[in-house]
Amino acid sequence: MSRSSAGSAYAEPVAKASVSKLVPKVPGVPGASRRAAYSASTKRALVDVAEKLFAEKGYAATSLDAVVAGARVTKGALYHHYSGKQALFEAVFERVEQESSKRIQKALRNEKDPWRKALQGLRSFLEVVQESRYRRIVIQDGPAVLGYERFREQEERSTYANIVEIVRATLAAGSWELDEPMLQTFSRIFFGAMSSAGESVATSDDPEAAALRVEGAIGFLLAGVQSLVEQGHGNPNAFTDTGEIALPDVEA
Amino acid sequence: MSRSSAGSAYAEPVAKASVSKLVPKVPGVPGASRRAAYSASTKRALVDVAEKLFAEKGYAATSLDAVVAGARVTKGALYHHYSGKQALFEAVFERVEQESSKRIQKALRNEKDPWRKALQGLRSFLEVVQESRYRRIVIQDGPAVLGYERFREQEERSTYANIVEIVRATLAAGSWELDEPMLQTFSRIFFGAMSSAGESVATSDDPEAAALRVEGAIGFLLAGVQSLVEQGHGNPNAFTDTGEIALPDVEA
DNA sequence: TACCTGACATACCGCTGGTACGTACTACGA
DNA sequence: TCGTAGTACGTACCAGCGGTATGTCAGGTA
Repeated sequence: MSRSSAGSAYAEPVAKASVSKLVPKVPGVPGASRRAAYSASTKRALVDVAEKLFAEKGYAATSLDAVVAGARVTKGALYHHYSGKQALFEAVFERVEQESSKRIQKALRNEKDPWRKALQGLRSFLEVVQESRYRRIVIQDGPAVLGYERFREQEERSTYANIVEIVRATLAAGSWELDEPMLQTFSRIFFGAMSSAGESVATSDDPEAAALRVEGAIGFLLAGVQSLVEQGHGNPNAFTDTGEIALPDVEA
Repeated sequence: MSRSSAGSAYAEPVAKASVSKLVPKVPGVPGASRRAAYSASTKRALVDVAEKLFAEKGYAATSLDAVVAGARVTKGALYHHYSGKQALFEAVFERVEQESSKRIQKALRNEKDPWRKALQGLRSFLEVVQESRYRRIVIQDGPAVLGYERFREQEERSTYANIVEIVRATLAAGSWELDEPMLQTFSRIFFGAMSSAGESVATSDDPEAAALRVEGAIGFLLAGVQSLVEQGHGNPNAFTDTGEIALPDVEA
């Protein structure tokens, strides 16, 4: 079907809506030219289908033939818009990341108190990470496909950025003296903790109970930090300056 | 070369040592039969070469042809011992994990005090994760190739098991009442934190300074926990029972 | 010695990502 | 309105990959 010169060389924007002359309602720049609209529509279709297949079967098990078939185009179209399979994955990755990041930011917007903000951020992240789409594309396949370098670069500009902001606000509330590298270190640690915790929540038999446990555990850690701040041990750098961690009087 | 019936059908154990009748000194079961020794030697050669290539070029970019060529065998031999590329990777993964786990255990053996044990475990892990071999095979490609389920299963029996043991000992020293799920949650969180931190250490411009910062940050968290324990807030479960985290009087 | 089984080697297949090239449609200038 | 250039694809094809079927010979066994 659709062989030879039977149909148009271009993929119809949404469905094969006859020969309609109207400019397709493609999200990207409504008033743009027809070609730009067609092009954007094709790209969107490719990313849509690719995201679905990548999320369901993973990167390696998803063939480009399946993607272009699902998008009702051919490989020529794909390679016109993207340099290859990896670039297509990166586009999908970026979109998933941005959507998740926006969800978290939205949940954060209402909270003012930094501690409550941190807690709300944690909850939002735990929700996001429970989507199999996010886990598969971002957490599981992301590092392997993009390589850790590019993976990091992408994360810096989305989800991780939220964590940094929260950590910064939280620690600023404690009126600490934290240099930038130490802030980054704390953010990395919390990000890793939350990613791992989120995974355990998502794969748990009882995700809700698991989420509560995670909240309790991280909340406990935060409370411990808070406690230290109140006691005046408000400078984590002091623990590194000596090259040896001086845990406050233990096993007395 | 080595075409037709020029050489033996079996791969020589170490080098092509003529037609020597002596049983090769292969580590696996010295007194076993010749065939078992040859077989073990072949498997070892395959895993050795595969580990090297997987570590250098990654899983996807490593072809089985390159592996069998490096091991001086053919694909027939590979598929006789392993069911496929993934199974070979799993064998490599398992060996790398076990070696790293033993290194950590060895470093832990001397320490008695649980807090110092935790710190020593952290340092050992930070050392391990600085090897590109471990990062590439276990952290980067592991989840994507094995899938998160099998990845978890493998980790449970090696590195992660060390973390659980340390957390258990540490929390027991604080004389808390922790149920098993909460212990697992804490372990997961620390494992995630340390993995992420280890990655940031490994990719840092100044790994030593980064390692010190990580030690300081995690040490700070541990000190916070310790502080809470001393104050009597020794039950993290209390933070979850209400379904709401009750952070100790903040923003007074 | 005869036979059997394990441990490979060889040849081959289907699929996949990627490329080269042809072609239809659109925007634009005269 | 009519070329015309360039974009946005479609078509045909290829090399390399993981995987399989089958042949073959050394080693163990009786």
